[in-house]
Amino acid sequence: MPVHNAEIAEMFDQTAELLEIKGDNPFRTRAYRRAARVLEGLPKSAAAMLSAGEDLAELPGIGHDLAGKIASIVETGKFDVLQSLKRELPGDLGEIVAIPGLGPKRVKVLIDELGVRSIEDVRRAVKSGRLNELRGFGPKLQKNIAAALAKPVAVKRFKLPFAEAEATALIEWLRGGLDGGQVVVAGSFRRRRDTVGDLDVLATSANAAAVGDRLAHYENVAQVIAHGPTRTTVVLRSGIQVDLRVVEEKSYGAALLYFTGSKAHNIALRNIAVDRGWKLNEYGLFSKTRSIAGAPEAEIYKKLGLQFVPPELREDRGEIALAQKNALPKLVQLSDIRGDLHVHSNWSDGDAPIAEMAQAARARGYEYMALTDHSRRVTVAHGLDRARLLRQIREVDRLNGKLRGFTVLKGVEVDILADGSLDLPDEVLSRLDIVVAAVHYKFDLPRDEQTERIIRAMDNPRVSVLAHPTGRLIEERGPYDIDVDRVMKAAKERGCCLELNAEPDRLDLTDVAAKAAKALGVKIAISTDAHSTAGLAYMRYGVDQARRGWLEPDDVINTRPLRELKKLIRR
DNA sequence: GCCGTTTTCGGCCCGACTGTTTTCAGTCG
Repeated sequence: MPVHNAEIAEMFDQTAELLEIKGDNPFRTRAYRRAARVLEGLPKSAAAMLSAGEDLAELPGIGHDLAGKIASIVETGKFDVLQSLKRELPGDLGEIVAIPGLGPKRVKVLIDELGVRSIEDVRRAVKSGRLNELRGFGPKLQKNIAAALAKPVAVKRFKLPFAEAEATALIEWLRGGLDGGQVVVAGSFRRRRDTVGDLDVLATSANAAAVGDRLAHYENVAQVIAHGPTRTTVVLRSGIQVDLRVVEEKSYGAALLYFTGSKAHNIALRNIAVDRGWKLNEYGLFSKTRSIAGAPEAEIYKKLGLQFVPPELREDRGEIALAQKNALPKLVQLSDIRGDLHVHSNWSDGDAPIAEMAQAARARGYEYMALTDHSRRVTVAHGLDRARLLRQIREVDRLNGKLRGFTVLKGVEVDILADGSLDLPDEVLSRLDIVVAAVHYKFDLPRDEQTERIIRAMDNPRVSVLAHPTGRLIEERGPYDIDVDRVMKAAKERGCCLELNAEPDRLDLTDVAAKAAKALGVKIAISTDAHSTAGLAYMRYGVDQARRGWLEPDDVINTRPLRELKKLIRR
């Protein structure tokens, strides 16, 4: 059973946490955390890199020591450093440090003075009043801890449409209290991550306190966490946290840069500034106390000798080195998209007739749309059998006869059966313009079986695109257990494309996987999987994710005019 | 633990807010 990068990253994060509690060298703990982030952003599994003879120490943030530790984890599945730390500091310490206000230092005090090992121990300590004996645990902190214990906040991330709705209403409210000035959402929202943990809002005003006050008085605020002169943190009724930062106009670019992150990207930029004898913070780029740049974000990159880095790339995954060489990818944009290659109609589980979907796609400025209703096995979606699909083909032919300057591609989302065969006979599939294949049942097959099932489906040369390749549903269902490396290599060998499903509950492939696909030369279809005319609008989420995966127009098949597209989807 | 035209040791991003304490540590982003 190969060890996933995410598992190694988790081991390193836990190690960092325990080292922090021990009071170890903070730069050592940071090294573990940085390595964890690097592993998460790696396009290939460390295990595969090692077996290919690659030297992990060449990765940024990973030296010979950690490279050796990763190799040992890959080999044994265990991390001896973490195991001995756990013996030294037993219990569920991770849960305890997750309580707001309890960091490593205070947890150490709880362990040493009261022998606390679990959240239950903390609860008992609060009730018994034993915290009063401890230095640094005043009445307010105790009250906050008690409140957090009473209402444990589930660690949750929010999907983009929800975050957008919350952000739009909030920004409107904040703008209502400003005469001019900027109000923008930065953070992972601006970087267009598939989910956001909170909303980082940046405003410019000469009267920072007034903006903070206005946030605190927003009707949807459930709780004010912190409220200082330039920074205010609240939790909205919906559970999402909002961090507001207010700066003067002259610092807007620097503050936007700082508040957009990612943290790793910021640290890398600040290090470049330090190398030049400067200082970069949220107020500007400074030489001693003299400001060199600050208002437009782009100017800061320029002064640091860097090409402007689009927010989607700011993850410290190699973008800075490329920006230094003026060699960043020219990322795909929504306006590059010429059609949608995964669309349902009311013939299966969609809401609208084919003609309406086509009309809506055309209204988006597209040249084509692939109609890909479900196949018969997907009974809950009224999947099409041979006879109905043949009827649908005739209907699409009739419709295309009436349309001018727009083409409905005849297609299907054919179900991949448990043994990797397809749910419709080749004789029918061969009459279509495009075949999109997908798994909808049997998510729990063992890894090898699941991987081979999918590869076998791609063995069929009629299959043009593998839809939602990992099957994940964000915050609901993890990916099915497949060897993504193998699936991608198989797709490359067979000339099959992979889908980046733009539906914001899916966003499947992930950013990291899309980047890996590009590295292998696998072409991507960004498709909405729309089940209604409104669903076609999800395309922008798919493009955002593709940009995070470093994709350029050439990597994406549905940026091509119809004639060129057709060459790519028939094998 | 990483890293290097300030190199193999001695640095390591930078600042806001809270609570407790009396000048600042801890936490958080």
